[in-house]
Amino acid sequence: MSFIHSDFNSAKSGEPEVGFQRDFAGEMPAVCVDKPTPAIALADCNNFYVSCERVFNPKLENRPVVVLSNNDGCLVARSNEAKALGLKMGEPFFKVRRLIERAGVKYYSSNYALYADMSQRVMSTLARFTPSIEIYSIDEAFLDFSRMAKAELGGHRLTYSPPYTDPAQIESPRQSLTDYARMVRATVKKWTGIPVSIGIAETKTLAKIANRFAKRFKKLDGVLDLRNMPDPERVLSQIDVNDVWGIGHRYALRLKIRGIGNAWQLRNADDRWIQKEMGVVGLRLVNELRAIPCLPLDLSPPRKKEIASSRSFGVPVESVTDIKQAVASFVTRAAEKLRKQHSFVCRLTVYLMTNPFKTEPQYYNAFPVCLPTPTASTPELIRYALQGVEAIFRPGFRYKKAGVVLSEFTTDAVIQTNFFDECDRSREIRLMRALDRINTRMGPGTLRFAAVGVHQRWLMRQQYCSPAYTSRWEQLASVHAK
DNA sequence: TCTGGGGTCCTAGGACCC
DNA sequence: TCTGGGGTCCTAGGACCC
Repeated sequence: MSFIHSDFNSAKSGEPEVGFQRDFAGEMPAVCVDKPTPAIALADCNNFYVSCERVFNPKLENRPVVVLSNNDGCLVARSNEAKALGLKMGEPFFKVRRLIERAGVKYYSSNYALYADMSQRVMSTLARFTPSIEIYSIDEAFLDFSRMAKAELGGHRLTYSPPYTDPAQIESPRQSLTDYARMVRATVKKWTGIPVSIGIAETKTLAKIANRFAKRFKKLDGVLDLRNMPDPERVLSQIDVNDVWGIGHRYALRLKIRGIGNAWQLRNADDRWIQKEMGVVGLRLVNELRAIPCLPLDLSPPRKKEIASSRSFGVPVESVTDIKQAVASFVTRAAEKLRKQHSFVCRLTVYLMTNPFKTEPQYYNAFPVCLPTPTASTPELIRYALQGVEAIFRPGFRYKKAGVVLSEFTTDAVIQTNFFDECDRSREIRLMRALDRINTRMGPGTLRFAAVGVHQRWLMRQQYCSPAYTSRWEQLASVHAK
């Protein structure tokens, strides 16, 4: 009967399941009547990038640490100690550098190879605890615990026999779900070294809020099930409307002007006004606050519809040669991602821009190219991208950033060939496959195209990077006996 | 001197068609 | 004087996320 079970649960909430009930009424198992109460958990790694650095450098424990964005530009992760010093998310590094050095804050460039690998470890650990998981970002995942309230939960309780709560004290299934989440949390910490917090509620949006509380209040031990809270008003009115998932600074401003300052007031807002000001997205969000699920879990990540690659330059760039090299290397990276998801691209856009923070003359331009035949070939894409650069480059400006965006994809199976196409497509595909294999095995950039240049004066700064402890042989952590 | 990068979804408005 | 209405497709831009 398992297929019935899953069919039942995949029906969109609120939709009547009339057809289903008619067709199967005769053999309807009890499980269909007993529709589970939704229990969505959000597992979120605490200060993820900082935590990754700490796993391999325990001296960073209990001291202020920050991680910088690409180009060592802004603060993108802060330890709790760094937050306590008043360091803000997204703050430009150069503005707070003196404060950081005076206070003895340790700072690191983004070590993306390390974070991606650690993320994968965390996610595969989480996936052991539920069949329904949506990996939402590098450091967050939604877990559906709805159907686990009784049977599976009990099973796990026996298997793991957690030391956190005496099983005799577990009164309700909800209490045991909190307990289960504590066990998930402890396992992730033990297996990966990364601390996570878990918020549970009926909807994703409320789970986000639960997670905030789980992080904020130490005595919750990293887990909060919002469904156990008797007074939702007391909880939601503590959340600034700014901090509601889906409310950015623009909407927050408009809402506050209307006297809507916290999540409880937003929950009670007038539907028509919300629809008018924030569209259907806003309406969904408000319903989620009312514990009506509107955002289902995405269990299998869909292929990307757009792939972008761009970088700010380490120094201002004025020559078209340098721009071309940079763009060629962005195309290389984007094409690799494209092939990884087995897509072919029909449209490529290249853009360049000056530094908007400067008062000097500004220039921005983008050049879209519609490709005659869908392709995933790096040299072909480089050729089109460089034509684009020729078309929009203007001498006399100090360029700060360039990038390429690939969009409009098709899959391997359906390639529309062009009558005038002279390229040997299948040979090209084999060549790219060989190239990817070599670069996967020997390290990125082992084989590259001459168009990306040799000196690469435009390269971004990354002065304070920790080693790729988990993904490069020569940089593995080592233990020295004394 | 020094201010990240990579995504998604929705909507409004224009072009075009019948 | 009086100048339709509705549908589709496309794109740019706005808003948001981490």
